Amino acid sequence: MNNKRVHGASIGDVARRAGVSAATVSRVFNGTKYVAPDLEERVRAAVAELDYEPYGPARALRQQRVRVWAVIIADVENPFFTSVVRGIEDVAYTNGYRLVLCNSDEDVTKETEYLDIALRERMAGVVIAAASTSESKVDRLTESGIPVVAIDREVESSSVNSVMVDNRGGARAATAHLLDNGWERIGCIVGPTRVSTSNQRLDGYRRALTERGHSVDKSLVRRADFRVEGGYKAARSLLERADPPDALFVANNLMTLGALHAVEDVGRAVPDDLGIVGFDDSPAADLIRPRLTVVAQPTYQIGQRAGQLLLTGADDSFTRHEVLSTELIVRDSSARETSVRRLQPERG
Amino acid sequence: MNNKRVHGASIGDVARRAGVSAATVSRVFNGTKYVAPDLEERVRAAVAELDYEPYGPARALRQQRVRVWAVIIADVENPFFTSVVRGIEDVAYTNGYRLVLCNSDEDVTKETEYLDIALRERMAGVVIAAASTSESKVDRLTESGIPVVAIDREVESSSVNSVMVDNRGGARAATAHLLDNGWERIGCIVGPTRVSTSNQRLDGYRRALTERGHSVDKSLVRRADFRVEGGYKAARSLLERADPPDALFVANNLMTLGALHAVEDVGRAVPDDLGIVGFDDSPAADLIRPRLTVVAQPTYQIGQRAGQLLLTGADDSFTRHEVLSTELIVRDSSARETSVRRLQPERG
DNA sequence: GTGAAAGCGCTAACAC
DNA sequence: GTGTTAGCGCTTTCAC
Repeated sequence: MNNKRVHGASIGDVARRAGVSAATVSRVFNGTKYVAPDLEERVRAAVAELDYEPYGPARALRQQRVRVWAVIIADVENPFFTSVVRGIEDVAYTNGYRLVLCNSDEDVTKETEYLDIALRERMAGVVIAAASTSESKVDRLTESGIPVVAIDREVESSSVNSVMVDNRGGARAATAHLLDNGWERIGCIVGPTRVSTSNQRLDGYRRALTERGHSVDKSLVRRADFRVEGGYKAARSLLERADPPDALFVANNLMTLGALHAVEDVGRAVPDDLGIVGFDDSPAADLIRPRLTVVAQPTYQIGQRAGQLLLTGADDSFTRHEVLSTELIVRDSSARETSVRRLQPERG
Repeated sequence: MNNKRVHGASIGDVARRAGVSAATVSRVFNGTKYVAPDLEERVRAAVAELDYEPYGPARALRQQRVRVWAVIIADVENPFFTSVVRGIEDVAYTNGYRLVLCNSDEDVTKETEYLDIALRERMAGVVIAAASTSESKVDRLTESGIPVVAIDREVESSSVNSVMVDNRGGARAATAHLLDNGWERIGCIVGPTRVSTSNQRLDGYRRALTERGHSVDKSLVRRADFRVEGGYKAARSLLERADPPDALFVANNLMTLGALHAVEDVGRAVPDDLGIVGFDDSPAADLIRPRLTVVAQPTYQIGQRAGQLLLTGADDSFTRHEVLSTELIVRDSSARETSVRRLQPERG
């Protein structure tokens, strides 16, 4: 029954069939040395007949290199990360690298496994959005000569390049914007302590408050998990207080969706009696009603710069840290005194 | 300046340091045979000191197998696919396989490259959401003994297992639902012909119309590209007709977002004078106003079943095709005569 | 210009 | 129980 070949033909099979040596087949494949046209022709024919495909591991073993980058992200289901991946991918692709995408699922253990794999396979480079600033162990990679670029989230390591955004500034602008619009008790939902973006965004929120003479009420801050469900619970717990906030700054896209669900379930109306600003834009942000005011990040460029740093970082001895800026996109969810808008279509 | 090791220690280095043979080190690592406790201890110590990590390609070459599955999807930025990936991932992970995720970007050439890589690396299995029914070449893999599971989109091959959903039925239900709600001229936006889901969903749409005695007006059907921008353009071109449709069935999530933008730009109001049903649910679907009526797919289960088929498919000689059912989730975007609802919150 | 041979790092078969 | 040896499939000297 089982008459399938378990493996394809080897270079030896091709050589035999073409009546040449394995070395010649190799040279034809890699274009590494001149091969007489007639031999080349015979080799190509044999390759076609046998449906030969060079065996990756054997090549890698011999050449001690593999043109693959690992991209380890904290959540494949978060469009922010997948959009960043597109940026990396384009750089990789045009430079002859292939990408493997690994999902750590915000889990340091899983992340460590993927880092180990990158090490075992001696991959050409790693881009990581770390699950934890202090626990993500990337030094083993850089010590083995594998360049690493951290994106979005910082890691404690002196040897990795990084591409971050100005989280503090973005959060500060978001919060200041809410204050400017007349909101006064602003709640804040951020991510876990172990991730740098959480702390920086929280810091930006605090800064905006103190800069404008507001005190920071710790009880208005919630730590969640950067996921929809976490945002929902955190928002509910804030809004069900006896003394709930009148606005929310939510520090990532998925939690913002959760928070909006909570707002609805709790019976508050945005922005009539609750202002909201989120972090990260999304294609749905201006389809949601009211349209979401957000701090947008240059996702594609983050990925692109990361890819470029991986390319140059390999032969560059000092580390680079890039910080891209964010942009506050003001839509409707943060506007005070706005009631039912656009009952009448504005254009046609 | 360059005092980094380029590569880590080899098994020989560890053996030497521990005063044992390479075979013993290998046995300690793989738990394949009993090793005396004192030797094992020395080996572990040496491994720790040298920070040894076994070299993947060498292992793979020797063992002729790699515990990695490739997942090739058409669009990493589409939450439908990433959600499916989570399902695959969980099965893979609990069975000791690792996943590499490849983005074909709806491009057959790119997809072929990834298929070639899977073949070259002799990966343990491949899950593919194919960029094209007829052009996606998966037979080379199955002929080499690599099990392949097609998800979401069919491929022309007798040797691959598959997990699909009932696209025809879902589209039919969606369209019938619009008709039942009193909409009469229903436009349809589907994907490219080369993808099976496009054609099946279009077919379901047609069936619902003819079943209820409506004729199928070809000019109300648009082919787009399964992306936001494509949905936008297609919807605009439909809505800007002299004789525009009064409802839309949009055959995927991203195109639905685009269509909603178009509806807005064109000045139509949903559902007051336009009904919409989309395909694929999303966390934002009931935050969008009006809430989106959608045909939901069991994304996680699609992935899970695909993973399971990959596990069993390896030693199973006949092919299986599974079809999971969809569910019409009726929200507000399809309801006729519904005007501004829930001005008053329903719960508190 | 081409072939023969060595060897990348690992594991499995075989000795002892 | 442990070491020695061979060899996975490929590329790259080194001869000729």
